[in-house]
Amino acid sequence: MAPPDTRTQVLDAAERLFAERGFRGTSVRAITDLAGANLAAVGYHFGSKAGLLTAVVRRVIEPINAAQLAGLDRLLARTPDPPVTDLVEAFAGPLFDGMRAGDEGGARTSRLIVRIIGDPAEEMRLWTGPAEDTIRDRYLAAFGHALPGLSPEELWFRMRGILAVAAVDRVEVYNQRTPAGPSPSAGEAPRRWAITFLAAAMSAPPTRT
Amino acid sequence: MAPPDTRTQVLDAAERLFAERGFRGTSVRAITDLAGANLAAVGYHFGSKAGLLTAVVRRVIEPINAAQLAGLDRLLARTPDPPVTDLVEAFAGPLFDGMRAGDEGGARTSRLIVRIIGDPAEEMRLWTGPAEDTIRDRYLAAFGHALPGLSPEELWFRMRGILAVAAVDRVEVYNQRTPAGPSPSAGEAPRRWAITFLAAAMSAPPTRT
DNA sequence: GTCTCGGTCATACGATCGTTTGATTCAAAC
DNA sequence: GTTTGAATCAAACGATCGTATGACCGAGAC
Repeated sequence: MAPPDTRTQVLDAAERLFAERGFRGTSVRAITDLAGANLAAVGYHFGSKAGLLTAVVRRVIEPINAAQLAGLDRLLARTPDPPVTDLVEAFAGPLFDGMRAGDEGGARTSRLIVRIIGDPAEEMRLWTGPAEDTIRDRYLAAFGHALPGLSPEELWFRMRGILAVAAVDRVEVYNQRTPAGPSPSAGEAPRRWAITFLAAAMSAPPTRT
Repeated sequence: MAPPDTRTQVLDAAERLFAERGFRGTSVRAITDLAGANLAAVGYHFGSKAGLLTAVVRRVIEPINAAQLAGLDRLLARTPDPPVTDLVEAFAGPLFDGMRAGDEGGARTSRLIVRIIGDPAEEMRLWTGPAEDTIRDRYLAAFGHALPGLSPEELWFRMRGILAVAAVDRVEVYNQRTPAGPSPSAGEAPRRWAITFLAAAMSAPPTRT
């Protein structure tokens, strides 16, 4: 196989540690130690610790973005008015698929996304760009067609609900495990549960005012 | 009015800053400066920075716990089998009510909860106790009665979905504002939208296996 | 008056942080 | 063989971190 590229190893280590300990909770030294690289490697390859963060985030986000766009294009090529369930699948599905690559059952990426979403710090917020805005607007329009009675505000609330459920999915909310089984059910199940859950939620009639 | 108690002011400042910058992103000096107190006040009143965190978390969590338990008791006093919508209201409602006290539209508390939920660090996890376990188990049982076809695993997934939606509610996921209005709709609306959203989601038929 | 003590104060300690620097390595270019 | 430049290295910089210390204050007890 290819020789272990230092830059990539630093990126991998940073992704893992940022997810586990957060941005400020992770020292550059911890990253380079885990990566087996020198302390100065971060400055050399990424400019700064913040530069490393955006590189990590972009590497996680971009495949998800691409899959969301491709899924919507595929639906719109078939019909100008895709049903809600299909839209939920196209939007939420990639959020789960993007989590299975590499880390332990997606928990790591899930945690990273929760941190990104919940952190108001400047460094954490500058990753959003025109790509994310485009995706958001296109899905808003599509959902708006499928749910004609819904006000834009409530629709936007619901789309953020999708993100919330997908993001928090794999993080353990309580210390103890799920009451029934030993592990919070890895594999395909959560993805399908989420589609069921979110499709029903999105299809709910508008809240009467 | 009562004289500004130092301990309370430190608690208030810490709650605000922990929510805005996270636990590790907030220095003890920043807290005491905002509180107008001396640096050593944290060590004196709370033992350590971690002790201050648990005090902050407990102050936020406990009223929510009490309201969730009281709501469930009230429902069970009326009928042994409360409908799903009522259970959702009793469980999720306090998560929203607990957010309106004091901070700007709940965004601050919402962020704090997201941080608590998403952080796997030891200091962040030791707040869960028997009270939280009891609440979880009692609601699981009640939802289990109301949704007889659902597997325990999928039911547990859905309950975590409630927490996810309530927690992420007020945090801005993208930089830009909601597409329609200037502000992400403050006041009572999000709470009612969430009940609609989550009641429909919880009532969805089991995912076919 | 003096003692007591919960509370607050300025100050300092050692550790760790992100970043920078200048030397060193090493394979490809000439 | 020499030069070049990307990459890595050990070492150090000043800043900031959490915590501990001992002096100080002031109101009530005696």
